[in-house]
Amino acid sequence: MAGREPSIGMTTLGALAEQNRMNIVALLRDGPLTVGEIADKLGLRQPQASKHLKVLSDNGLVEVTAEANRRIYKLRPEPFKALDAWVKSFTSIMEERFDNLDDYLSEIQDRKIHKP
Amino acid sequence: MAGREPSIGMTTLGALAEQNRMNIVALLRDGPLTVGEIADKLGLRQPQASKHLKVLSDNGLVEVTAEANRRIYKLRPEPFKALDAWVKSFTSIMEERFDNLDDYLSEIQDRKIHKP
DNA sequence: TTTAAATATTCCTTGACGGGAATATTCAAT
DNA sequence: ATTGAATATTCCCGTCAAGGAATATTTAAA
Repeated sequence: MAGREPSIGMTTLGALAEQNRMNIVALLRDGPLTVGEIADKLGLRQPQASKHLKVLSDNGLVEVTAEANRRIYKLRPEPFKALDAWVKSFTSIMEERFDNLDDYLSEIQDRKIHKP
Repeated sequence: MAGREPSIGMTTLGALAEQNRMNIVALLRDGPLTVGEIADKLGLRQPQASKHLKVLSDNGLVEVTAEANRRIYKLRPEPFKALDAWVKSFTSIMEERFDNLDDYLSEIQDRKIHKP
């Protein structure tokens, strides 16, 4: 009866586990931006911005559209949806556990029994 | 009216951005476990298991209770709740954006205008 | 009190990653 | 055709994190 456990590609979390990239996606929440705009608003040098954007892009977190000279980056919903589902598989279970505290406590106590 | 944007400590994502630690928390979804049990089920050597658990513990993702010889690790709800809130600050906005597609498209088009 | 189990810690080595600087590439403007 | 803006890419370097092996520590068992 246990539903399938959502497995999240580690790439998503790995890409987000860096301050600058975290800031970038936070920025992009408010809408698409060019590389220059991102670098500006975050005080990054252009090459670093491009590099981080490449990581985000390689991991499917953002998407590019070429507009002449500029490259416009925007967020892709999918990874965040997946991440949302993954996290829920934790929060939901943990709430459930708090509900019937008895089972939880007895489970802890079981550990005290000497093994056969 | 815009709610405060949830900021997720990078420590949480950083701790989860590793396959073994990801596996550990996935295991702990089903209930508390000892170090040995975790190492067993994941095919890890005990020292590595302890190390990863230390990282998870330092970042507040798990919690220990000493039981004689054994150390029983279990998940802490808070970081996951926070992560959930953070992710929602993305998914919600992105859905909203899909709703009024017009604003979104014009926003893209604005980029074509030469700068003053 | 000696022995063994469970866990944590230390030391070492190696590979990955991020920043800096320089350079390549593409396109617009003149 | 030349110049300049916007972006990507490369190379080098320092740091940091993860794995392996060995060892220390605590506690139960004999």
